[in-house]
Amino acid sequence: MTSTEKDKGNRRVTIREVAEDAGVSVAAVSKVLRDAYGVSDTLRAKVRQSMDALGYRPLAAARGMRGQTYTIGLVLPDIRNPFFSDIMTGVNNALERTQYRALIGISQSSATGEMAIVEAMIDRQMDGIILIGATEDRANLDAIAARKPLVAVGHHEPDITTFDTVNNNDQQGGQLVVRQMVAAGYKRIAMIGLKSTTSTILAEREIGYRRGMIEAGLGSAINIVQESQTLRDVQITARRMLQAPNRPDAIFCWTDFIALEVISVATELGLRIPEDVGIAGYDNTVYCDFAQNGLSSIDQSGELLGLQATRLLIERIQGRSQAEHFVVPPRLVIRRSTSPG
Amino acid sequence: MTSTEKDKGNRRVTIREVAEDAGVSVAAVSKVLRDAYGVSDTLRAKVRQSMDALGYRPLAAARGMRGQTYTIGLVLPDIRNPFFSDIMTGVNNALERTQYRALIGISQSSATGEMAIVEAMIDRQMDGIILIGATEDRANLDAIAARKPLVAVGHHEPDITTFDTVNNNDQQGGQLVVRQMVAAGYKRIAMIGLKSTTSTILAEREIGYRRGMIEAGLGSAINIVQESQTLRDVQITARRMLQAPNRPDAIFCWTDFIALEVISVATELGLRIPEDVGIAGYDNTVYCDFAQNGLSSIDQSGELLGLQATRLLIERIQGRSQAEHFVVPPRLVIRRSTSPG
DNA sequence: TGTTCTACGTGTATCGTTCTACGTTTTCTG
DNA sequence: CAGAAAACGTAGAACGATACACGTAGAACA
Repeated sequence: MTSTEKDKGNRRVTIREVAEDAGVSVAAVSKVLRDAYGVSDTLRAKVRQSMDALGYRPLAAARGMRGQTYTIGLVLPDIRNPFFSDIMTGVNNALERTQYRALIGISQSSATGEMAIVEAMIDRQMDGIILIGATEDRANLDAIAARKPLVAVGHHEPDITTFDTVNNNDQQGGQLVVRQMVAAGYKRIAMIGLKSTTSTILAEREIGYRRGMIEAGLGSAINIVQESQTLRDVQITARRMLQAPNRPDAIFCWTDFIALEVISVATELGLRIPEDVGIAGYDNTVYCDFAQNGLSSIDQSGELLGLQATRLLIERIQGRSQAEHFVVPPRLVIRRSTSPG
Repeated sequence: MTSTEKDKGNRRVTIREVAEDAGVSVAAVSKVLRDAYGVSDTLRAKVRQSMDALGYRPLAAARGMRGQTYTIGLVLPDIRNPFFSDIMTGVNNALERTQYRALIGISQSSATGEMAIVEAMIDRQMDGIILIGATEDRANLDAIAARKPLVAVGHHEPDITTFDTVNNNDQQGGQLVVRQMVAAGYKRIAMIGLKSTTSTILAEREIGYRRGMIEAGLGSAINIVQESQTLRDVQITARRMLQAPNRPDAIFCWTDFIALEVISVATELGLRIPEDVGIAGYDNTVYCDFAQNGLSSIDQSGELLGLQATRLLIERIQGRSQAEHFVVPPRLVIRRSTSPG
């Protein structure tokens, strides 16, 4: 019994043992593992059989020393938003029949946190990185892309050449919301954004909002309020907006989470939701159905975004170096919160 | 220019270069890295300085070959439940000033998915694993624990000796809910659980519910309905329950998510929420405040659970082999959904 | 003064893969 | 059927860190 504390039970089967069992060289086994060039069907079969028999699993740490780890890193700002869950589903679906695994890191919505988790992923030799809702600026993103294949989801930078992007058309999304609100009879339509951020998707949604307003001849009513994302601040802002003398009769919130909060405040102030004030969000998360009577929102097909991002990333890992930029059209889901009368 | 496609720019600084720069041996640098025994303060300072100057970062894959990777794996059933976000916050806080990083894998709420992600984490030489809401049975958990330090959050198995557990007292939680409902005047109190699951936390909550009912002399009204977790099924079940001739006047849902769904169905059926039917959930997620007038729920201090789980895991990684079982008391947060009159 | 410790460093084998270089065999081509 | 090219397989050197065994200097003790 030579096993120490750290040995924790039975040793791993190594590639060497597989090779021995199959009666071939170690390199041959490695080739089978990587579907590399230069293995006959019979050899492959022999090796596969030995691997199964011995219960062999390649050790990613060792693979990482020379080649790939077959691991991709997904960086999320936080985990609270169920929209990310949809993306994750898409990612996992795309990875289904491959050797790759996705592991998630949380950046806590801060640029330093984001950089820290990305560095950690690079230290761990991940093969590529999918960054969701990046708060980094262009220079940092370029620096990352110079070291690892990178795909950014929810970050508009259509002329970038060093990494891929996957987005819904946020501008169009913002516009769709305003159009529907206008059609429903709302006039003093405001928007709640995010304070001090470099988020390009928010910027796009704001442009969409402005366009929608101008197009409807409501240019003079444009009213964008920027607030931090903490519950408390949103509450205060919402209250101030809704108690103002000439309060908005509709509010477009840049994210469902904010919208739910605003609904909550409005109700508390005795305002009826579609009649006194219309509210719309973005992301069409599951909670839209749970808001009293339903929250109108923009669906950006998170699952598709995740799927596509993963495909692009794997292409990049396998050698593509030209940038691709994928955009899906947004879809407005109208519920009671913007349907008075 | 020898850099190939895969080289992706500048090469990494290695421990060898640091050693050279500091004028010490490679082994000495390694010791500094690991806070190992046998380095003087002066040597340590010299090495640290070189590391900073060169921007050295240890490569986890290489470390993993012989020692630790300083990575812990967090397995979540899904990402949709914001309760997990609280746990995550606790984990990250606990890791703040350490070399360790947490990476998350999603099991998609299935036992096979769970096993797959755990295996993947072991392949990647993670130092330990935190399993949240484990669906594995005891034998599988033991098998994992035999290979890696393991902490299970949300899994009751108080007499297990091979791994640690961290929980809130789910039994007490269930009981608290029933007591408050009884005090509020409800009598036909039902519970919605989960179909075909091995979840021990659900089992505990059910026991708590039963105890609460019996204690209030409502033993004959005990009514536990089990349903799968998909939106559709919950809707159907809720509708059937609420349209039954002798429908419950209160429903304890084993999770907030289900509760929100039930509220939605009840409202649709024209039932007023605290008056006609009282509803309570579990986890006290942020969305409790967003439900119309608020959803009563049990707070199990997710952040504390995450923090404690992480501490226990690191202790285990560093050598502890005796099991510890940590339990926090649950706290009932009463909102409108169970406060008629 | 010798012996035994302890603190501090060093050299180097080693972890499990991948990858390069190089033979050998088989298949293709005119 | 010769010669070239493709296919297959092998040996062995990396990859970057850790951990073990060991050497040395000085302190402590009798």
